[in-house]
Amino acid sequence: MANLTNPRNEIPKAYDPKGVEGPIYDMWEERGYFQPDLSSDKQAFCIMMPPPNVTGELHLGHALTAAIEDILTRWHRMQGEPTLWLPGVDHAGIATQVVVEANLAKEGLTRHDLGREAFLERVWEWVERHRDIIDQQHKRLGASCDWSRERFTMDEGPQRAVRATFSNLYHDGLIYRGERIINWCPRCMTALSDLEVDHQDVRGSFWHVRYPLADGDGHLTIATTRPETMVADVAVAVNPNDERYKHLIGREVVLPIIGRRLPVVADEAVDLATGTGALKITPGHDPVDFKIGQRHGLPTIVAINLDATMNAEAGPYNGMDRFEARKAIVRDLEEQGFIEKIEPHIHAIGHCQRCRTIVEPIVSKQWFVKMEPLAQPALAAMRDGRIKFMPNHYERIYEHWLENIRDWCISRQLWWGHRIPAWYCQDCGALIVPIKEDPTTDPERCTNCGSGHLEQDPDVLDTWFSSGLWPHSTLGWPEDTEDLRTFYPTSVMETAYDILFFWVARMIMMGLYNMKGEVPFRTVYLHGLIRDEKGEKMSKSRGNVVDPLELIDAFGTDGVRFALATGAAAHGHDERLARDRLESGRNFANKLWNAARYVITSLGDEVVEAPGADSAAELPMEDRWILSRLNRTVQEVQSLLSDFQIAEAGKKLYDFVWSEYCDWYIEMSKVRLREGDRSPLPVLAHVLDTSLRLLHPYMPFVTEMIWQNLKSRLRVQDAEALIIASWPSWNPALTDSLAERDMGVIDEAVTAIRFIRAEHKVEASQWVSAYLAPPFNPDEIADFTERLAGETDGIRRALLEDVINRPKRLHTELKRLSSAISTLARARPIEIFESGEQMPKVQGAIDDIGGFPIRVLIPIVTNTEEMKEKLLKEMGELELQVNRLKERLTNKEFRNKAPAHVVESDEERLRDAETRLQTLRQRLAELSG
RNA sequence: GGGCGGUUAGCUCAGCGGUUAGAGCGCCUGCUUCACACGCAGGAGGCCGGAGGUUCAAAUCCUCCACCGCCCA
Repeated sequence: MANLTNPRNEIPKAYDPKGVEGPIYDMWEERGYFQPDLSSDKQAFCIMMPPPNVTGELHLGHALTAAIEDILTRWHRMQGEPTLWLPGVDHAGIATQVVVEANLAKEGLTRHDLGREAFLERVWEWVERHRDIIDQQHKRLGASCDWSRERFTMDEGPQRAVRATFSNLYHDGLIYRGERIINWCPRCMTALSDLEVDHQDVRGSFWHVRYPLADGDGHLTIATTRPETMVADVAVAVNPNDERYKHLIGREVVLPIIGRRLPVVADEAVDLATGTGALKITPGHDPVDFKIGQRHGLPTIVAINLDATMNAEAGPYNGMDRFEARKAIVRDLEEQGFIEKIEPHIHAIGHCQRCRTIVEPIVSKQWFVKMEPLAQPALAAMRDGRIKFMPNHYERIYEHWLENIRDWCISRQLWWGHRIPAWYCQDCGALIVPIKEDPTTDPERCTNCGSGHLEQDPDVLDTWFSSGLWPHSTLGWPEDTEDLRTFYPTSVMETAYDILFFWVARMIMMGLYNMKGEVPFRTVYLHGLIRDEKGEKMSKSRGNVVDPLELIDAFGTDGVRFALATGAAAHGHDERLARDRLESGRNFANKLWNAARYVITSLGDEVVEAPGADSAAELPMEDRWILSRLNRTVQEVQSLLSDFQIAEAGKKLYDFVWSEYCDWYIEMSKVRLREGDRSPLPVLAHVLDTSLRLLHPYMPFVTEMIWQNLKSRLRVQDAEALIIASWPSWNPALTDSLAERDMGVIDEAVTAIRFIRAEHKVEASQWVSAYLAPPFNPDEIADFTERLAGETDGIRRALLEDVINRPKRLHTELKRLSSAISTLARARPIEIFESGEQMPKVQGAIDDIGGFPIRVLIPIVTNTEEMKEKLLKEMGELELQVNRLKERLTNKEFRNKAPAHVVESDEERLRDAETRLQTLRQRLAELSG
């Protein structure tokens, strides 16, 4: 650590993250801080990192994920909990295969040229390289995840989990193989699940086509957006309640060009208002038609090949591409007079999520998971609160999706992925899936006929099948491991909202199923998407992806993390990348650095001890003030983090450190230190120490770096590194409301003098003299006893404080702090009086603050008329306020119904406003006289 | 078609029942003040999308409307 500790006086003026972050990360990692301490008996905390795709490199969304998860992880680790953040990578079936195939294409090769085994070797090479890149990126981000437990979805453990899950689901009747209509990507040449299809509105047409009646005159006009599929029509359907077509039900029409006779069937699913209200039925190429076909026992014709060309069923169009065929069919229909009209029509068309190719619905034999039985427990887990969502409106979205869930097509015609653990007997045709008790052993003989001629299904499983097992497969399931017992159910699942269905819902279903009803995580925390500066979603195809490492180079990891963690995306909304916020994050790191520089330099070699609650009572008011504010900040941050309000907690810390500690406490401490008073040092050091702890989860590097410099000056050293130092706890005894209130007056007094200086354009170097006095009014004291008599205890206490105790106390404080005020406001000499009455009557610029008369005399001529005008304006505003308050306070309803503290504070405000109004009147009189 | 968000200062966004609505950046005025110009001090700038309603009290809750965005069919 020696190389990280700068000798005193050599602390650089500006924080430079380069050269600091790497060594600190290595130190943490080498010392094993990222690994959970299993000896603790506290409740374990665990987050599973959403495994990034091995396809590529991390983008800003991953950086946000890492920032939030690291914040939660570090926060829990500092609280002494056995904390595990488990990193990993996903094999990303289609995406990875597409990328590797694209690379092969550059060499003029296809995967078929290589063959399955050689191709997979190429994929593995690629994977190893990218895993490393992704890991290095996470390290740059400061991720304190346990690398010794890192998992890849294709590792042996997760492989076993996939095999076991498949066997269990299959033998429980929840996985089946069957001919269904699925989404087919003709470019990727694989089946897709419903979720992997993006629906996009496309400008198309409604072709109104006449289907002649078979038994006589006339025709039935149908409207279609896909005329090329009519060659596979098997019926025409109308709504049974449609008066226009009732008489046609049960009759037949003739399919133009092809000449096939089609029955007219009645089905409720047909919408009367869409098109002509008559629907051509093509079960082979449309999901709605497929269902209608099933209901009516209609045959299925598939007329489009897997490569999107037409087959023999298409008759004259055999061999054409589907869109060529569309043109040809429309032309022929027009020529033969079957087209009634063509309407422009905008409709949603499915596109392959990976390659944007238009997806072809097609009937095909695939593997499916039966979802309904899995969805019910997943719904129950959310409804009975075992799983909570943040923000909670996602609960309804989750619910809606699960209630309308459809079976999941899990087979993919790819080579890269988990091979489907099903074998077909080449002799008797039997299907063999390994038994539950021994799911990982490949079968050698047919369980039906004993043949040794078995062939494994060539397909692989949907990537999300293995991702769905992530929270338990990574911990060792199906083995009963210590990690599984310690960390499952995990604590938080934190990810972007756009994979709620793909991943989160499936993890819940699979987790509940495999883990005997135990949820995979207790809280789902969904963050928003980061868009580019123009508000567009970032994507490789748009070319607007921002590399987080570039930002880190420019702003430092801490700056980037702070900006991300306090941004809108951290609490669930989409966010535009804003460079000024990154700058602000960087500046904050620098501010912290410099505050520390001041504190450490001031300390020198002195070793100090944090003031305890009992000794704090003896400290000067500004010390009690900052300790009270710090304490309140600890409380607020703890409460906000517990509620996953990460952005808000970060902002609170920013405000505390910058606007209170730096702007006021440090500035005031300078005056005492310069006068040779060393007493602020323990407070300075303690507040810095605590702030570093609170900020560590957000800005791990700069805080650790500073802390390593600070810790030798702390008498109590609870840890060798900040990352494992204890999290601050809140102590109610340190809250000091009086100090907070009184400090507000000092703040206002200084601000008032500065304001007057600026307003009268006093040169910065010039000093002004100032008179100050607390709001002590002898007239009030006179009838004070009388006033107290009729009041309740609460009011009596408040009046006693306001009229007697506080002015006395403030008088003392003002005297004691006069040199601080003098320095902060550049006012010298300063004279303090017991009351405004006692101030000398001299000409000058005057201001009063909140019932606290402070007079500033400046050595220039003032414009009396201008000042009168300003006074009158302010008096007008005050009168309005007084009237408003009076009105409210005389309202019986308000006094009866509003909570006591609201009424009390309004009364106080009224008193303040009236006092000030009176002071202003007096001053106006002085000016006029 | 169903659902979910959003609309607050010039820009990006907080606040989501209780003072005179906040921050960052930008803007204006002044500062090489012995931690920090990645800074300091002071300031300007908002009928909180529109219309009703509930309440002692409404950016905040309810209803309707407008516009923007997303998800699902």
